[in-house]
Amino acid sequence: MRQITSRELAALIGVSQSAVSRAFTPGSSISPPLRERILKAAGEFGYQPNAIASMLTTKRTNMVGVVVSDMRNPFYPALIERLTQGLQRAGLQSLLFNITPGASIEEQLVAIRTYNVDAVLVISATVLNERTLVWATEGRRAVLLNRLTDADIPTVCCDNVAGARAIVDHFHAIGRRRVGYVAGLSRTAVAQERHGAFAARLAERGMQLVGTVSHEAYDHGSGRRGAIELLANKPDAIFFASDILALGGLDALAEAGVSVPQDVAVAGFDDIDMAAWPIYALTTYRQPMTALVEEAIALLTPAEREGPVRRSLAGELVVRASTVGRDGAA
Amino acid sequence: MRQITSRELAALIGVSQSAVSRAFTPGSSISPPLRERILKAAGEFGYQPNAIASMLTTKRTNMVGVVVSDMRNPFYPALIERLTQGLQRAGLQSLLFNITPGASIEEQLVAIRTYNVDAVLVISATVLNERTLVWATEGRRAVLLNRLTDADIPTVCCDNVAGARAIVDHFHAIGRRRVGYVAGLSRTAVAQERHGAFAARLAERGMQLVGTVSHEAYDHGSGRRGAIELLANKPDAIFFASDILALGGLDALAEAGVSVPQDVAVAGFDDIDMAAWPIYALTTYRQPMTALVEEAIALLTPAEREGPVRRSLAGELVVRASTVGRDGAA
DNA sequence: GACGGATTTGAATACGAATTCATCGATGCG
DNA sequence: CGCATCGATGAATTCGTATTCAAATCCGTC
Repeated sequence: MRQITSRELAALIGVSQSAVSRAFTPGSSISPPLRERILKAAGEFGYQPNAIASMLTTKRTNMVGVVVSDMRNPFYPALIERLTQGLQRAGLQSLLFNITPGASIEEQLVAIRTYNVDAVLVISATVLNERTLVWATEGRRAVLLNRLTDADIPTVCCDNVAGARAIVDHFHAIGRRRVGYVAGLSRTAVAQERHGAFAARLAERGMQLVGTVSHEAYDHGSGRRGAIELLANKPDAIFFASDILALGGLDALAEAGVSVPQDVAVAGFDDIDMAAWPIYALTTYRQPMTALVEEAIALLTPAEREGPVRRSLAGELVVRASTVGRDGAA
Repeated sequence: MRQITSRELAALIGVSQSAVSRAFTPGSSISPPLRERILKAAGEFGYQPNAIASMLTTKRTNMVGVVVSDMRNPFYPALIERLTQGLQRAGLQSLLFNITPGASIEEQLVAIRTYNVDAVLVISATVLNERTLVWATEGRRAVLLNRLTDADIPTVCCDNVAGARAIVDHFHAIGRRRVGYVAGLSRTAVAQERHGAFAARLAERGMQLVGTVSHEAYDHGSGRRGAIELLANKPDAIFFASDILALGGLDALAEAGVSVPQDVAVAGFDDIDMAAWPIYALTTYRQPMTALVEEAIALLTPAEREGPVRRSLAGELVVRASTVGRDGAA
């Protein structure tokens, strides 16, 4: 059952095709009664404007390319969920690009260009290098979420510096002095920023960075192995670059018979759902996900871009039992 | 920098617009040398066919609507990841629809119709009732993944019956006789199938269903509360309708000082990443996610639909420490 | 060397809605 | 009451590519 076209509907009720089009175009020059009549007829005959045809003339697709790459880290689904819902609310569709490291990235992203998406939203922290990033976003509105860049693309990011500091200060407050760091992908800008701020703050506080390890991935296994390796350096606290790493770390420590937080305090970054589960009760720096997403969407829409935009949103330290035992003692 | 059009490219190298179009259309009538020349010129001048325009004439968008609703349950991201990657490999784009229970579902899905997606893939177990389902998929190819229906829409599903039975048989094998069940959303067909098969098999085996509880959600908290409530019935094994529930259950049991598996054996369904984490080591029925996705995509493409299609794929019991202690004892 | 068939190419048109431009009518003002 | 304006409407054109149809070219064969 083919959809009926604006011309057919027009013929059916004896008006011009232009009138039908105008009836569906807010702010167009059409009298209320006529619009009324057309909308009513549209309802009856099941007419709905064909978005494809309208894209061709207006050059607007109302589609946003959402570039993602690590859906196994629960942080991303949480972000993507808010994002697609926010876009939907703004009347935008999400064309999802899930980047696989294997194949040619550009090949996976051609559709961003051929489909003429209005804007591109890049969440993927990894995989995309600067060159690809510029190529993919070239000529269209783009925003990077939780990812930094040297290129002239607006970014929205949690305040990694504040986060790292908050963790250090918290460790300090509970009397820890020998701190280890477990990184994810060390080459991403976000990771470097987080790590840099962390190390700097430790120095300011006169605390010791007893070791840094990375298995170049944000996943449970990497956190696990990282924690085990760090144990050799006798830390009394470990900061994991992301919650998913920290969860792996907690598991490793439990297996190793190290008691948390008595022997080693543990903190993560993100505040994914699981961090709040009682068994983990992970102290972490909560990313303001809703705000991040709102900000990103806002940056997509109007484009009040005055020079390089970099929005850095503050998060919030969430203290749980992984640093402060349930009895309140450290 | 506007993209150049096929007509412009044609003019630049002195061929017809048709020729350019044919150069990019596999199997069209064009001589290899001419195609060669055009593709080369396209490379030089940066021409790429405008997918939107081509949609208008061919009536094919190469877009698949992916309807999702519960991204917080890690099972779905795992599925979605495979799905979008599989679609990409097939040259299809994923238009993501993330259904929020609050707002009007149809309003959230209009784009499925106006954007003329070639096909619809529904993963969302919840939210969509039969009527909406039919409305949304009407007139286009559709497949339900991990979701059943009365309507005439092909479905691909893990073999819930085999799964439930495998769990029961396993409980039986390790000597458990008093079994509890924690359901997620009890009104979904998948849940009912799983529960039904479970109860039936228990009866066959002469085991007792000591209790069934549900908090009408697939999440950690519901599993947690469910487990606690079930404890009153003194089960020696609990089957959770999904892994995420089981994880909550394990946490609850740990808190309650119940030892797993000695006092209570625990099994889930899905085999999400976290089930394999040592701290949980959850026995579960693994859904064949890759196969499910491949099958679903296969059903989208050719349409060899002979009557109602219902593909039920076998999974695999994965036995871990939540039912069989690390020492091998039950 | 001419002819038939197959292959290659170009011109013209279609796809469905948005928009420009012209027309028409009504309204306001002098 | 006439003219200028503005609002509402329709006809025609446009967007960029695929495709149909016809023209042109090529090939081998007799």
